[in-house]
Amino acid sequence: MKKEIQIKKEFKKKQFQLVRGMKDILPEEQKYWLHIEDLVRRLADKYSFQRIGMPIVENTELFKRSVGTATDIVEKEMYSFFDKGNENISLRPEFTAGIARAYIEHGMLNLPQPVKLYALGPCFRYDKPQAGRYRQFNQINFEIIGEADAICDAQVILVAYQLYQQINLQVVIQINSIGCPDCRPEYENVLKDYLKKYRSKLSEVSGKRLSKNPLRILDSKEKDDQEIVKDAPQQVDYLCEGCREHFIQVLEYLDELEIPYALNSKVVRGLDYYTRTTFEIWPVEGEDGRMVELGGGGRYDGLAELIGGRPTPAVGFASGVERLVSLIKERKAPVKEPESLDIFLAQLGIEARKRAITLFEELYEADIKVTEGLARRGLKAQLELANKLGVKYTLILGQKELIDGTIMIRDMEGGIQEVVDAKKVILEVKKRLEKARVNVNELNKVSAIGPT
RNA sequence: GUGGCUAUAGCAUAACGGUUAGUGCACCGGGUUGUGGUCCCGGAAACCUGGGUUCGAUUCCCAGUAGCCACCCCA
Repeated sequence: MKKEIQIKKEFKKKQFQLVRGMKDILPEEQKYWLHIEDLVRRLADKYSFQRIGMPIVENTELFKRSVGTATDIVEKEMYSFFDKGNENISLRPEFTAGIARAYIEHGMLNLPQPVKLYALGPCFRYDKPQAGRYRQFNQINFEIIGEADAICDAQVILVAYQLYQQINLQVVIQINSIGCPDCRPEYENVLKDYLKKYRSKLSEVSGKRLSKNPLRILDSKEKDDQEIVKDAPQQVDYLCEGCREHFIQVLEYLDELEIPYALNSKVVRGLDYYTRTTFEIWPVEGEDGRMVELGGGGRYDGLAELIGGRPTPAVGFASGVERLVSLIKERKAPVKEPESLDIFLAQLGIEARKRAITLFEELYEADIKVTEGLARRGLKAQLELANKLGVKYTLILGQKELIDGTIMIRDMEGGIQEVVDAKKVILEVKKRLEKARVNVNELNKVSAIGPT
């Protein structure tokens, strides 16, 4: 006995499992994804964003220059490699750089401005996985390129807000302005001076950031750092005239739209290309409390130039699809269910099966929501399946029916069966479905009027 | 990248230093020839991988791997 097991083990082929940080999206989960994709498409239509698809790989240098070499994303999270032509390429860690590249490369500055684009698809970051954080994850991106006006910032935020609203997620926009290259250095100096006083108390990471990227200290989650940061000077008090005016306008538009927001001086974003408006989207606390932000974005007026284009103002936001899906599930927000089936086509015997494969086509062409049990033998097995699928009627086509030129219609609810002329089967089916539909409507009417 | 917790069939789980490794859901088959939902019977299916301790390890120890949680970061 033991020996047998031993042998079995030896011959057992290696089983493969998901590569770390990767995730299968199984059929039962697809409805959430479709739901979100639907919403995105509808919002894009409403606000005239056009879809753009970019390759998953780009030149590594593109991300280095746009996202920034001092960021975690570029420093340690990029899937970079040399291809066979010795080209240094990377799986995209985010969308914005690629969209900006496409905008420049295809001369979209010749289109009426601003150009409004959206994208949806996988991105890759070599991070340590945990719930809501994968190495391959999907992002939704909306970008408005070629216009500096604050109304664009507001519209991007509006789109984000509506996306969450429509999946019944209460969110608050955490918003800030991090100024522009004209006014940020002054603030950085003020901030540095302030932080230097507490240098010994700052965490190790923050200490390092003090000279390189002091803004990032603001969103540190270390307790001690937070304590220090609480009373730090705020960027908004040091904005230049242009940036201040711009920020005020953004907020005014948000007020006009009645979008709830919270001024949050700690929202500085982790990517180098941001200027002026930055924002993050947080779910309004549930019992869970975990799982940080759902999405974020901001203005990136300097990006196009950084990657070799003409100066081009732009603003956009990105949202994580996995995080949306898991929140929808957790909060049991309603999603569109897959279309239900009306008819199951069952067959018995070789001849009947032959007829059934063409009959299926005919039913489908007649706009009947039909499914089949062609791969199953026994009628019992087929009815079992029909029952699980929850169809209203099962059509039974056996040897007998074939000879008689008839077909049997079984009402799955009551179990009543009727034999009808095979030539009229489509008509008969439609008649019954129509009747059932009317009955359902009647019922709805009654319950709508009736006391509740 | 750092720290903590976990690891039994497709899923959810039980037990155990020596067992035919149990149960529920799901799956497949049967309860006479061609009838589902309930019921009954049967079947297939698991101790994450590699070392060590031991007469013996799924069980104890170590390492690896993966997942989860916190930090970091971010979507």
